[in-house]
Amino acid sequence: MARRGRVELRRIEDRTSRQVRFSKRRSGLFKKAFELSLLCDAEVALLVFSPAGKLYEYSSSCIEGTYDRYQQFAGAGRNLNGGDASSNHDEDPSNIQSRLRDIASWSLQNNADDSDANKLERLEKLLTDALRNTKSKKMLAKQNSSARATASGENSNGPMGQGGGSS
Amino acid sequence: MARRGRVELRRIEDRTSRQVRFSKRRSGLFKKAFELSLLCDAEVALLVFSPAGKLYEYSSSCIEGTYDRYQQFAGAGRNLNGGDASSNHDEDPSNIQSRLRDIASWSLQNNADDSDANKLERLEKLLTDALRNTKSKKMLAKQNSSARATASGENSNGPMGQGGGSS
DNA sequence: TAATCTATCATTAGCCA
DNA sequence: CTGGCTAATGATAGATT
Repeated sequence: MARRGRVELRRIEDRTSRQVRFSKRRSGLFKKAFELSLLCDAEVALLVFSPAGKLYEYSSSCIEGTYDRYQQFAGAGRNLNGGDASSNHDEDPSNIQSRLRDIASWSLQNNADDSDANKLERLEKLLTDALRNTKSKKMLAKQNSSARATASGENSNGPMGQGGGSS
Repeated sequence: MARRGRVELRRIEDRTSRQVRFSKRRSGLFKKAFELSLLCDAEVALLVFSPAGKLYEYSSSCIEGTYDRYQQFAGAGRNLNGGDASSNHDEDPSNIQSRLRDIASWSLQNNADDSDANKLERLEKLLTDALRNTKSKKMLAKQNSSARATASGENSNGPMGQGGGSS
């Protein structure tokens, strides 16, 4: 029924097994990559070619953009400025960002196109909530823009430890 | 002790916790990437930027080489656009999963709570589209369940958005 | 800050529908 | 091939040092 022992770290010889394992582990890897980017606010780009030559990709932002950033790093030395674009938000439960995270979380755990009515009902509620918040926010934004057009003042980045690595 | 419950899928607010989790999960992710390439004979390239801007990379062969291969693949069927991670690759426009990816992509590139009316308008449209598709799908699901109450086509563990290949 | 420990949760190997 | 299932390994959150 289950595994008999630990997994041997060597290439799987059987073609069918290898294909099945690839499919399963690939899913797991992409999920982990997504979670890392979401939980830790990291920028992640992942490219995988199956032995058959099929492409699978994931990026928390944009493959090309992340690769460009990589090239700058790899070529040059270090940035003194670790550009953290986002830092502290408040955890406002009526926050749109929270609603969007709920949606992302739902889609991470469900395949919308293969779900039953109950699950879709849940998704519908998430979307409705997010839509309500968005409309509300949009109206506020319109009001504010006519009142005044300033903002920002975000200071978010402190010194960080160094020492890094790659594999 | 240990974990009290399941892991919440949202950004970790506490700075220190986020940093620690990043470090641990990054290790896990790189290990998984390595195992996938070794066990399944796949070509894997992984780039991660920490929120502080530090670069971590892994590649089973060579980042540049894999990226070149990716460009040939991706470039073959599309022109470059202002890139979201999951935009094209022949997708069914009426597919909910696609709509959710659009939303996820939007939220990765915009801070909803700090957006202007125009951007929020765009988000509103994405949410409206997703909601319409969801309602539609939900109705279909209800019809199907009454038509055939057989095979537990239940799927609570679907994959998340990941770029598909092109076979 | 980083390395360990441990109770729990998460992933998945091997089978089968 | 996609999914479900189950036992057993694997990953890790939180506490500790």
